[in-house]
Amino acid sequence: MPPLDKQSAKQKFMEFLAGKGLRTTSQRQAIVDTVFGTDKHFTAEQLLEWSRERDQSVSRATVYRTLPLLTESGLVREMDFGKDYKFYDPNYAEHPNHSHIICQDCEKIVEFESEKISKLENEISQKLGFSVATQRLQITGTCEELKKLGACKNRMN
Amino acid sequence: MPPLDKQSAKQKFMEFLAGKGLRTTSQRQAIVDTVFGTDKHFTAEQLLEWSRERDQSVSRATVYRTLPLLTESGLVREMDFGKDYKFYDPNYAEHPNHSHIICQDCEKIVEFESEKISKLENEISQKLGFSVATQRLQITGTCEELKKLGACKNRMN
DNA sequence: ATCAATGCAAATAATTTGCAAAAAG
DNA sequence: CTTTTTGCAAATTATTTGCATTGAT
Repeated sequence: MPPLDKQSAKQKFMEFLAGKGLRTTSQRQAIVDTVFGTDKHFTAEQLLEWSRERDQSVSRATVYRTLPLLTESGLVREMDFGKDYKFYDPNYAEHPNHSHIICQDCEKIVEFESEKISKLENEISQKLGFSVATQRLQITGTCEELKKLGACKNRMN
Repeated sequence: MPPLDKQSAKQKFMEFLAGKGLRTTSQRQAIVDTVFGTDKHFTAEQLLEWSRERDQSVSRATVYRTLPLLTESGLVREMDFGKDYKFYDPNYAEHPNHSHIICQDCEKIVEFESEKISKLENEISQKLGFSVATQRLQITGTCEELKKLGACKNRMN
């Protein structure tokens, strides 16, 4: 799948639904508009809250039922950061191979892409008898800034 | 922390407990012996089962209470593969920077280490203003063997 | 003795599901 | 009309926790 802008991502998802004989409902529209209207990672609960700002009638159940469709379509990615709830990342359509650095101090998540790392992943996997389907790289790090200044400008609380 | 064999890992953990004023109980011994007596990844439930083979009196609660101590000590690592339960990896003391390839066909997990990838991770993180604390790289892949033979020799069911 | 650790059973909390009513095609 | 989708509330399930008792030091 070639990189896709947000607008096309939404359209792709609608086609994905149609292809499976699934229907376009106002609730799904609100959810999908929310997902592809942000660059931020979100939880199911946040998605519910934001979607309700667009359409009061969106329920938690519908959010939880739509999320698997979004990940199945390959346009959104589920991420586990070891918390007791999952995060979702709407940027995979635009940047299919990005990785994450999570700041231990402020919990900010920075995305990056590295051609070189992808290449190495492919080489190593091949050597081990696999071809890469997906990759997830999560780095947790400490802010250099925090060490110097005693505080991280991104800290949220 | 320099790479550590399993025997030393157990000892290190005991020292970790002592250092925190925590006690050596028969249940903890059974759990720790189990953890450092295997190379396999395991779930909390499996750890309970295996530990009970050594000491009937081990309870689920004690397993769940010991697991955070093990991860906090840095000798065991918690892993999220997107299932609804967590896996634990007892090989971090011996191989502190290893990554995982998960076979989509048989769910087998292969470990590998790459100096080159570690180096790149450090470079990129530095450029972004972080120093690496931990890294987790998970690749999911398809077995070349499966594609050729129609079956993966590692498939379990 | 003292204080940490245990097992048990109840609590928690994210996610899932059954069902009757509502909406899409 | 027919079939999917919805909201609601109840169910599920891994993990956590309160408490009285037991065990380590």
